[in-house]
Amino acid sequence: MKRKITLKQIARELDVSISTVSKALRNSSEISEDTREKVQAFAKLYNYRPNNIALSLKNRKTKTIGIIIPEIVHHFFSKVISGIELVANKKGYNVIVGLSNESFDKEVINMEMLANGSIDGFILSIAKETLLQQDYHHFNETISQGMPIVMFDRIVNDIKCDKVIVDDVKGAKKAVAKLIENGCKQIAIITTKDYVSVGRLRTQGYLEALEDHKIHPKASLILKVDDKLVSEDYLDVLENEIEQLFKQNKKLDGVFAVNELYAITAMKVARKFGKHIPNDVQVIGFTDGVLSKHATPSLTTVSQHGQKIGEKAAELLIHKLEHEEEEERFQTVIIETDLIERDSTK
Amino acid sequence: MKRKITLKQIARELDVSISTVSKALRNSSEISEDTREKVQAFAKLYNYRPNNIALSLKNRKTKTIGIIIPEIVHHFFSKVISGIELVANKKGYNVIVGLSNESFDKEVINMEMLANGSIDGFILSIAKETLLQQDYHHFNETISQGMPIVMFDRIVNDIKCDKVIVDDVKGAKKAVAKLIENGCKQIAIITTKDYVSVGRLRTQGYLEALEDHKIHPKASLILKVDDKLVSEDYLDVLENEIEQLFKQNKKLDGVFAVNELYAITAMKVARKFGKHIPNDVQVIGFTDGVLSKHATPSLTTVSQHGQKIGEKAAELLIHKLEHEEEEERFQTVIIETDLIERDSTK
DNA sequence: TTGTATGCGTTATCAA
DNA sequence: TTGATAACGCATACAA
Repeated sequence: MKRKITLKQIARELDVSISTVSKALRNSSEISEDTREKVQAFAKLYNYRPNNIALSLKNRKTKTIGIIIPEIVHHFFSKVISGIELVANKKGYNVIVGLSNESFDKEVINMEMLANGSIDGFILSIAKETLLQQDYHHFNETISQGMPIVMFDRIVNDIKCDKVIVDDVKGAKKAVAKLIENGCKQIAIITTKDYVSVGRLRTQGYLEALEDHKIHPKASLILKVDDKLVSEDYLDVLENEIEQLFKQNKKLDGVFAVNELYAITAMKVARKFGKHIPNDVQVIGFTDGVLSKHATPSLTTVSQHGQKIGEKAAELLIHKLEHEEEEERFQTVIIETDLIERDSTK
Repeated sequence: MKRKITLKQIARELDVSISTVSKALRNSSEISEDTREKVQAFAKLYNYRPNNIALSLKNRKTKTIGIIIPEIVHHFFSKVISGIELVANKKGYNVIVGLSNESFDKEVINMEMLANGSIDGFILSIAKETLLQQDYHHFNETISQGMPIVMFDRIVNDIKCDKVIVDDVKGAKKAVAKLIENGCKQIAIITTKDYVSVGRLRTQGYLEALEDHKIHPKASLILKVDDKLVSEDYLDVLENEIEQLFKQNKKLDGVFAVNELYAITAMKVARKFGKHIPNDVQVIGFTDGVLSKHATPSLTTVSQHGQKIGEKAAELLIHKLEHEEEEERFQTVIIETDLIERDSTK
């Protein structure tokens, strides 16, 4: 078991100085062709590669990006990572992943671990607990220490960083408009509590669409699910709440759900009540996950383009990292959504 | 924008030496209580944290684990990562992710990037292309340079490393036995080409189960899908092949699929042929993804416990990293599967 | 053309 | 009780 070879060892073997080896390997014209070839041959033979850690220390750059997300077992987030990884790798960056599990403490700890030199910048989506507590000191501290952040999807406005979001309002509006055009009269929304920004915005889009079509919103049609805690019986609770929704609104004929799971569950409940989809009830979800594609009937959804969000976030971050000289200006990039029509709508 | 503070700066500010600061912060009894307090107070005020990179260089340990997987947008793999991250974090390790996208070249490049000092060891699942080419030099080189590897799921036997696998044969056997016990007479298997080890093993389990029950295997019931290339029309091709399967076997009444997608698609095709599930055709899949849980009817599957696989892999790797003195012995841990019965079987 | 010295941030050893 | 020095692996300004 031979350890990785270093400049020092090569220098000793060839009886030259370390700097000669270093220069020879970087093809410096300072070094004679003779020694250059000798050194390079030797290095190749022993498969020399410069040590990343040493380079990081020297350059004060790690060429790695830290990602903090609430969970990874989630189609949207893994898509985003995939997008980040794609452009990061293309530009010679690595990607290090930390999971907050929706917990404030884990988010803070993870960020602190990575911020101590391990990475050059963050791409992150905020944990629900953090949004609830509204404690954002860790973001501000990281930024004030000169480490840029790019937030995506679950963001907070008054933090000085680039942001990549989906046009939640517009996407929701398009979806609900579609339902209205398709003839739905009683359209429910299944959304999250308001502290989750995306839930709040999508609800706003829902309301705007109704208003545009002169439909008066009905409180009983708005279901705000509390998914703070993802517990064992979470699914049952969800199903139960949706059942109440259907019971309270006998003439319900359209459902807009702010995520895939809510949408799937709504379809399930509708079937339970003997409703046919899409003839009796039409359903539209948000997110382009696997569930939607392979559900029966397949689900019409507002596609978020997670991959593209990741790519854009990585581009923004890397640009910041490599153009520190530019004056500080932060942008919020909006990734357009698409309505993907499938079989849960007419 | 203040940079992160270093020992040197603290030393200068307090007019002491760097080593005094270092010792004071680590509560060394060499240092007088007076200076200790002074230094610690100052450090706290400026939120001093030792630089990870410098520590890594000094200790020749990065305390980070490299993960290389074929893709991340995949329930199984993200579960595994989640498991790895869980135990890694608990033991003070970080996790850095590289995606091979099933490509040999990307696998090699990614490993080389990380192996140059960025990480202490690998946890990986082999890309399909690598399995096809049977070129494993990069694994052997990494290992011979003293960097341990733990492989999971898609492994190769004759590499000197720990492995974590699922009892594919047994899991498949259990599933097929279940179908037989439930009265199926004509049981098909939808599997991958043999170069994918898990496909081969699950096929073996299928055959063994048949043999156990004195059923003669029929070639026309064995469909080996070639999923080397995940192209745009991949789904159509898959559906088409499965349709052929049903056409060639009119009395088909049981399907065992080696993954979730195959299983879902089989159900879809069965419905297309007017078959009721589970009355006419019973289906069992492999993998405990979201699709299975939320499909209609929900799918009976062999659960792989991806999270547990990740946890075990991380434990094995970290043990190797922290007990280098132990004699080299490699183990292959088998994680038991469970048959989760849902509505696609009687 | 080659080598020496310095620094990146830290810790450990040894000297004062 | 404190501080100077070396080392981790590399790159580079400067000296020879």
